[in-house]
Amino acid sequence: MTGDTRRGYAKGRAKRVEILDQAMAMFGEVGYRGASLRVIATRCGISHPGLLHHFPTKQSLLLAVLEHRDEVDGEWLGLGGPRGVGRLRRLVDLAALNAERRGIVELFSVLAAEATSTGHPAHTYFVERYRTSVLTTAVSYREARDEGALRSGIAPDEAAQQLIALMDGLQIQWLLSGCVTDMAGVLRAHVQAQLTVEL
Amino acid sequence: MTGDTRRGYAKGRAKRVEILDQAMAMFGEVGYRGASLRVIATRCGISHPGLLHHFPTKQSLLLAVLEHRDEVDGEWLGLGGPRGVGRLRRLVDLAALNAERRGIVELFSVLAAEATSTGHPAHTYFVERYRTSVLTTAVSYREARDEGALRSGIAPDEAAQQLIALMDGLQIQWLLSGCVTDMAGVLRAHVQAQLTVEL
DNA sequence: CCTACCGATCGGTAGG
DNA sequence: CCTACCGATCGGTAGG
Repeated sequence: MTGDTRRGYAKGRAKRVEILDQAMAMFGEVGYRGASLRVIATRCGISHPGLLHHFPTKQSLLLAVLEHRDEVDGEWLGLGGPRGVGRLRRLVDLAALNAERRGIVELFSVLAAEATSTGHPAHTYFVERYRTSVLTTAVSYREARDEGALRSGIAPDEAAQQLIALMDGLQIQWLLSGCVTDMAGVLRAHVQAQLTVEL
Repeated sequence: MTGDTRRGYAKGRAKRVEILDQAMAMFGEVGYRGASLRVIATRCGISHPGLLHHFPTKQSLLLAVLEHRDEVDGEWLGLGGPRGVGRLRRLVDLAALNAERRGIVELFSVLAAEATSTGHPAHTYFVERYRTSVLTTAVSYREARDEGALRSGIAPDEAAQQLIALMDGLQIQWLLSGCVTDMAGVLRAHVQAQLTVEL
């Protein structure tokens, strides 16, 4: 069997990813505080000290989950490096994509609220995340204005803050509605009303 | 001492309110799951079985806190029974008022996210809360349209959903920003842009 | 309202 | 990766 030589490492990497997936689901379902290492481990078919072999503390597991999501989604969001109106469209597309991924929406909605508490292990992460989200979105609005695509009277900084807030609020409503709300539709209508061109 | 005859009952009622206040603060800081009856009780100067004398289960305490908030704020929101544009203005005023009450903002932001989980004791409460919030706000937008105060092209139902989502999203950003974000200002600008009259 | 206790569960460690 | 264990803490109850 040729696979045997690298089997140990491959298995370890695969188990690591499996843990990250199950941890993401649990953190999304019951938050960081509500999640149990034993339950996550059982879902991966190992004991909880087995899990702690891959991630030495619960906090390190949480941060690894968030990093893992940023790698995957950050790459998708920046693909092709769209700017201005193109990037605003990409944000709407992300909302449409997320409507197929309840677990990810849960993860960020629940953890963002939980992490407003100063002592929360992901507090700094979310403070920084929102700061950069609003800032880069403001840049996109300014680029849209320079393209002549932004309706007059729309302030880029305020519009950026509104758009990010709208995305978050819609996710809560979407989760509470049993995934019925049309997140991307409402978002697209909002952005479209700010533009002079077709989104 | 004339007060002595009703002292026992008055003391009981006062302690009940004290528990509700401390519980609200704790649920807001660390969520329902993260809150501990022992800590809440200690902050009220009693033991945790003493707390359970007033509220027989943790769940009943949570629901009592939410009911207590609805009584107070629902009364304020409906004061004078404003309709149409007047009620939209009242919603903006509520956001301005909440900017002085971090505990209340925390409570609803954290619990709404936590309660997206189906099994959460406040799940039904929040599902219903959002449904009625969006519906009554849609009524206000329709009334504004009938007053001739709504800009053409604004759909009442969609606008209602957007406004509620915006309020929630702004609260998260406000909490994460250390209460620096101008919630009411952004909200007022959003609504103003939808109207043909001064808000 | 109290003390004292119940069984369950938590994150993490020891030792292999 | 495992079993076995640590001290701490949980919601709730017994009995007064």
